[in-house]
Amino acid sequence: MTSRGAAFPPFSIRGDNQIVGPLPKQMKAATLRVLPRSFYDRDPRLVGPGLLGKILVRREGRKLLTGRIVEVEAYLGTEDPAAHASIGKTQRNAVLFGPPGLAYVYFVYGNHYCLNVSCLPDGVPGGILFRAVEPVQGMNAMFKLRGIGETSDLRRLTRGPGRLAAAFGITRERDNGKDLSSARSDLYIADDGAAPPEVLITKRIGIKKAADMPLRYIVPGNRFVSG
DNA sequence: TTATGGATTAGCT
DNA sequence: GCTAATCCATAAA
Repeated sequence: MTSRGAAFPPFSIRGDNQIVGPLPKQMKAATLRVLPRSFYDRDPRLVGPGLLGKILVRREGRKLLTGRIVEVEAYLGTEDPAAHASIGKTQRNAVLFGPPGLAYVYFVYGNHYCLNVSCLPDGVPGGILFRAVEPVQGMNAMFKLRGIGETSDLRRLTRGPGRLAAAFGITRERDNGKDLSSARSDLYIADDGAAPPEVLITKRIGIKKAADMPLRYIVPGNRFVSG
């Protein structure tokens, strides 16, 4: 699974995380089902594990960039000091307080964007941070967006929230507030029918406040999980 | 108005 | 393993 080049997309990834393929083009399109808004209208602690194994999709003109979600973190409301929502509604974090299923994109450390999806009903804050996906389709385009050579370790493409966002061309200007539950968006999340993976819950990483809360959800053993 | 630090990453040692 | 880079939202003054 380290070899690339000849075996470039389309790929498919089985439930046991083995890459197989290529698959017929129609098959991929036909099996993708966009997750509805109701999927996100729940506590992030339920949405988070439910998102593992689902597919993040970016439409770039005719191209499709896709990746299987393997690592996310839940961020709650006022009871979660690490959450951006804990300080109350501001211009920056307003999407977290809005309807479920919308993209919350913020800029950190002067360099990187991070993608979240809002959870819970309108008026109740909460969200899920996407920390890593396993690339499925459009890897060559992702390498371009990341600005790294295609000979680089595949894991550098989408492992970590900043890398993931860059690989999918995600910015606050372009994507903040976008509806991730609509196939009409150029950014959405879908179910390709793969069996739900095993879920491991750990402490969140990269934060100082509330660092002990077990709100990180990962596919154990997956090479693209960070940390 | 100024200061602080962050839901990170790349590049060294 | 360690640290510089880099900018913006928020806190402090």
